[in-house]
This record gives sequence, C-alpha cells and structure tokens, in this order.
Amino acid sequence: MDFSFRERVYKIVAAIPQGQVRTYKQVAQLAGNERAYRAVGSILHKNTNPNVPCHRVIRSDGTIGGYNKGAKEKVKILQQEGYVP
DNA sequence: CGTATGACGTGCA
DNA sequence: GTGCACGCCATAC
Repeated sequence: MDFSFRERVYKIVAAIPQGQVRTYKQVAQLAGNERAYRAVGSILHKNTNPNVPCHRVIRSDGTIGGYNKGAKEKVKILQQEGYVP
C-alpha cells in the first residue's frame, strides 16, 4: 500500500465530519508530521478528488486559506454545511 | 538526481 | 492592526 504522506492526508481529510473543520497543522500532525503543514497545502492543492472534502481544511488562524475552485467557493460551502464560527 | 514550488506558520517592525 | 521575511516539509518537473 502506498501509505505515503499524501495518502494519509487524504484519509484524514476524508474523515472530517460535515460542519467541522480542521487546520492544516492539525491534519499534518495526524498524518505524522506536524511540520508538514506546508506539504499538506501543496497536496490538497493538487488534489481534485471529490471523495476528499478538502474545503474543510482551513488555516490555524481561522482564515479560509485557498481552494482549487476559489476561496470564495470554499467559504460558501463551509457556511452551507453549517460551519459558523 | 537536483531544483523549484506552494491551499502554511511564526516572528518582528 | 497590517505587512514583510524566514523557515519548514512533501510533491512535481
């Protein structure tokens, strides 16, 4: 099995319940390297897998960050899912 | 194999 | 409160 860092990130992100969000740092730590948050962003940026709700991953500051389809779309989806800080 | 990149995080002015 | 610069890791080319 290709349990590379990327595979773990996908699995972790896919495990995020609707209405909840995770920070890049948190995902990186769960993936095995808390300092790999930079890689997590790069991986998710290249990820276009619909099975992975990458829009539920935000920055540690609580800001949205970015999204493949556009950060605005990301915020929109989060609000629709019930994410209201 | 080596270089360049990026959806980050933190610190300092 | 805002903006700039550095450092860090994995991936892609």
